[in-house]
Amino acid sequence: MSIRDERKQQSRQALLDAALHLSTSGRSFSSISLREVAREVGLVPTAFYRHFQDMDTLGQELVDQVSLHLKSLIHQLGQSYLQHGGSAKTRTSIELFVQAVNHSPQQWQFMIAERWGGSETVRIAIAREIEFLIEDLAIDLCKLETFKHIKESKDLQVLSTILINMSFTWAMTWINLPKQFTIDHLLEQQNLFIDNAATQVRLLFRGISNWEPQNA
Amino acid sequence: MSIRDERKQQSRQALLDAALHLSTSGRSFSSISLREVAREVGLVPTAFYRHFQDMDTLGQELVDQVSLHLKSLIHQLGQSYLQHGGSAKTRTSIELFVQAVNHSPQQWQFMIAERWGGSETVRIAIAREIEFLIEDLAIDLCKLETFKHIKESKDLQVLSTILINMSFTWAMTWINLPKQFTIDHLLEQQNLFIDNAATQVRLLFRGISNWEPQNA
DNA sequence: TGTACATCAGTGAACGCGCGTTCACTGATGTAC
DNA sequence: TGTACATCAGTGAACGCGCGTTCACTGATGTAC
Repeated sequence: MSIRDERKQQSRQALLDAALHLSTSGRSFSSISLREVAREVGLVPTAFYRHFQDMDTLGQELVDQVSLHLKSLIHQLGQSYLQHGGSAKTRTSIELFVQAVNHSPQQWQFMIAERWGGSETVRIAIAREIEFLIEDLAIDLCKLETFKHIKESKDLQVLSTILINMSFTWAMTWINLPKQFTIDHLLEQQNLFIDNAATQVRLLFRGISNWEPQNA
Repeated sequence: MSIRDERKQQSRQALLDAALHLSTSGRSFSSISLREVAREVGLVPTAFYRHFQDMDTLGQELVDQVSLHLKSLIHQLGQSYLQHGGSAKTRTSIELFVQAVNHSPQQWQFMIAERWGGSETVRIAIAREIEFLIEDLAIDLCKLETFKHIKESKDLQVLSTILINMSFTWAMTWINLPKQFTIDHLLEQQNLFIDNAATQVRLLFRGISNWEPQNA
């Protein structure tokens, strides 16, 4: 790649990063402006048009990047669970999960907040990517010993849907804890939350281990 | 109440209704303007200030009204489940739920979309109200025969949390179905969705019926 | 390698527009006598 | 009941501001010879 192309890519990525940063600092994607994004990067507003047609186009690209990131993160989580032979303690799994959220909070926040956010283009793109996330997770779940007795792939799909949706709620709740509690109570509340999420998972998995396909 | 007070209340409510309507027509609360809300009602922008200090203040009031509405709706759902002696088919319960969503889609949409939306004031108000919703549902669940064996009120709280969060995801998915599919496939997709949600509930309740408190 | 021209990321001035907010006002409704 | 004054929801002009978008430009980088 030529020097010019390289620099262009840098600017483009800087715009995407700035948009992600601005959309997750207490505001929403649909309420940040083209000029703000350009300003954050140190570019003149008109330079924005050298990279994206408008904010919606940038939004679509941002959804792609964030989805790719989360997909790999979720897959990693599944892999490390698999390495424990699927026998890892539930609490440990949740702890691994919140570590993953801590590692890239902006990506989780963007995906979840903009899922029902103010930009239709972004909403549609995210809906699509969540479908893929659910399918991917279902494939990973297939390999776990715990779910060997579930033959109906439809049931695995349902489980995957629950897990993705729950994990989104957990991620947002986790990210918001520091904003809700002072440092004195934060650690305590974080522990309470992890216990809570672990109970949710146990409840779910107890239902699975007693699952009979096609049962009403 | 005097004629003047009555008319003032009407205008005030009209502003709240207009804000709810505008925030759920493909945009978000944080991206609608004071002038738009006034215009929708047929008032001059400056008249807005006779009723609310700013859009954030209106937002807080809107959260209160919407929460009250949803609280009563959820309670009604619990009551009608109770009338069936807690033995109603899962599918029927889900059908009752989507009817409740159809009855006031804007309220569900506002609560769920703005939960992680662009206005901090609204987010905080909603977080508070969701806490209450969860507590109220936990109290209702207490009365159900199915959960008599759960003694730890903490476990009931966890179940209530799952149900509220899941119901939010269901509501939004349900509301978005007509936007995703043409009329030809809508009924089919709606049926598929209800089956899916029913499976989720069965999975969960199977976990509960096998629940042992304090178990890890 | 050196030169002459082409490309194109970023610039800066300018535009019309909708925004939130101020202010002095109007006229219907409320109140005191 | 009638009158004189007070209240106050809604009006309309005006403001400064940030927005998205246009346009002609500049000058570093790329390319052809």
